Amino acid sequence: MTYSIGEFSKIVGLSEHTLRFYEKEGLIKVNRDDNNVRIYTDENRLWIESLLHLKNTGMSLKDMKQFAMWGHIGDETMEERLALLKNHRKKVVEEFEKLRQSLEHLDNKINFYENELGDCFSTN
Amino acid sequence: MTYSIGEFSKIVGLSEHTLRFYEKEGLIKVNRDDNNVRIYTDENRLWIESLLHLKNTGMSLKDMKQFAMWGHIGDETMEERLALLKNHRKKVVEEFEKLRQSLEHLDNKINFYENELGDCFSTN
DNA sequence: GTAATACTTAGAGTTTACTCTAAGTCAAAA
DNA sequence: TTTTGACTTAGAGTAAACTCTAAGTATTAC
Repeated sequence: MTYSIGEFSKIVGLSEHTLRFYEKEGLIKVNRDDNNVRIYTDENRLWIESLLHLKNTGMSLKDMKQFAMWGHIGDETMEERLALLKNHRKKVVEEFEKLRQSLEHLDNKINFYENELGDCFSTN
Repeated sequence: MTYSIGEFSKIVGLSEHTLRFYEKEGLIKVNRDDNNVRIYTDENRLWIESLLHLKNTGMSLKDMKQFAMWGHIGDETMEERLALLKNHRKKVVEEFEKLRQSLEHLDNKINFYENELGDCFSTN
């Protein structure tokens, strides 16, 4: 399957602007047809979804760019990419733990408020 | 215990600029001495730490401001504050789950790279 | 044959949350 | 007495990651 930028935009949930921006920034490589029109493939979809996972974990565009560059070069950059991922993982684990703690704090706060307000309201 | 802005800045890990900015935005109320100098208390510290937890969970300044305003008004705004917290909690739980999934994805990626690179390198 | 969709470059605008500068005043500590 | 640390207003600057506009061209679908 291949997709136009309009179709692809809906599939991956990124605007056409953003897709062109990501391409310009070197985050994706996209094939073109005879008329220079972008042809997105399922491979592109997997790649973008992978990037979005990295983005979800708070990776900066700068790092994603570096990762993509290395990916485009080929197998000889695997160690670099692995090092980048491992290094990033450390930060994500910390962030995850911090979020867990803050969520706990939030739950405590909510419990406190519910107790203060008494049992005159049903809680959900 | 009370603290000057300089001391307090170090304790809570926010710059003096940011502390003044937060005060101007209505996120904190700070007492002053006879010379108009800010006097931070342990109560201020607890409040800031609480705000930082909310910030950690991705709450916007706008929402923190609203929360703080209601807090300054008093007990009659408890329901509003509880509603805000509960509503925010929903988003945080979603975000947390997304982060968990993306971390899992990252781990899979790392495993993949480690397998590809073979067992010639010790992994940690 | 016209509307929809795509393409280009180049640069401007947006949002959030700070972060800093300037320019001047004031009070306490060494 | 001079350095240090505090204060004020008002506004400018920064960074990231988009997001959009303009202005013009080209191709495809109905």
